Amino acid sequence: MPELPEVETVLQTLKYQLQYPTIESVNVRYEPIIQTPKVNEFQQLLQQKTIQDYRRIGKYMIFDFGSHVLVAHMRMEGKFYVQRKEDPYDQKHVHVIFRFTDGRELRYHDTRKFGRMALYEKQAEDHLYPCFKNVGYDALDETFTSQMLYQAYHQRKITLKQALLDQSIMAGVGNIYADEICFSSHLHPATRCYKLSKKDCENILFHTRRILKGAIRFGGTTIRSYTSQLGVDGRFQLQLKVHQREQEPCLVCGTTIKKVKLAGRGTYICTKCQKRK
DNA sequence: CCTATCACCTGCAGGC
DNA sequence: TGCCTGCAGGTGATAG
Repeated sequence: MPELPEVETVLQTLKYQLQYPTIESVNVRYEPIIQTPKVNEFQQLLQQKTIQDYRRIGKYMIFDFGSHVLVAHMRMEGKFYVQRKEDPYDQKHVHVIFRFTDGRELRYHDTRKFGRMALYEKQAEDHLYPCFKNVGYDALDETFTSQMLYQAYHQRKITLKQALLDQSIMAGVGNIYADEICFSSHLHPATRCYKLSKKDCENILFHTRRILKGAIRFGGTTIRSYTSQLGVDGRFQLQLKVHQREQEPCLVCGTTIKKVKLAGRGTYICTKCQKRK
């Protein structure tokens, strides 16, 4: 479920809720979630470690323990819950439990079991961790420019939709925001990347950041009303202009929004506002 | 290198 | 009601 803004919101919320707790023990109930190291070692290494920082790259969360970092990805349906150790939990869908010395627990919930976690020895640079081998610049990283986006796009023949979903070019955009970015940029998602001008790339990056930052601000406001009962999944109702609006009128021109399949994913388009190049 | 397809899992909606 | 199919806000492995 979560894309960059949801991941950012979850991180901010966890930081606000948890602060900087020390792990007493880790309980892994579904082992394939842990990619590396072996589950025993994962549990051993985390004992007595204290969370010192929260950050992310794209949709990957990074919990910094000083000597090690835990990188987590919620994939489609992962959620984190902060609860007291005596609180009951969903036995079927809670797969990893981090118990802290203050009696609270961070519980990872994931119905589809797609999420993954990896623990690495701390490196000087986050991009050195193996899980980031195919992950490019974070979409909100200001050192990433529209020139660089153009460089990455201009000789590729994949569609714009595919390119936006390709985390190795720019990380953080998923299926929902990809559609919204195409709509705001007045570009048809099936446009081949090599047809995009430098100006198009400028627009794409501008709208990417505008939309992602807007969603983060929106998500940030939900933190206030957050309670551990709800779980921290960063989900909130956004004003989406095309995504999930099949058969509804375009908010700009009134044309009926169409749904097609592109890059194997449901894709929503206003064919009047979004012309193919 | 590039692109397409499948696999990983579970739950839910819609058709019959 | 029950069964089947397709679909879901993601990514990595594999095959051409």
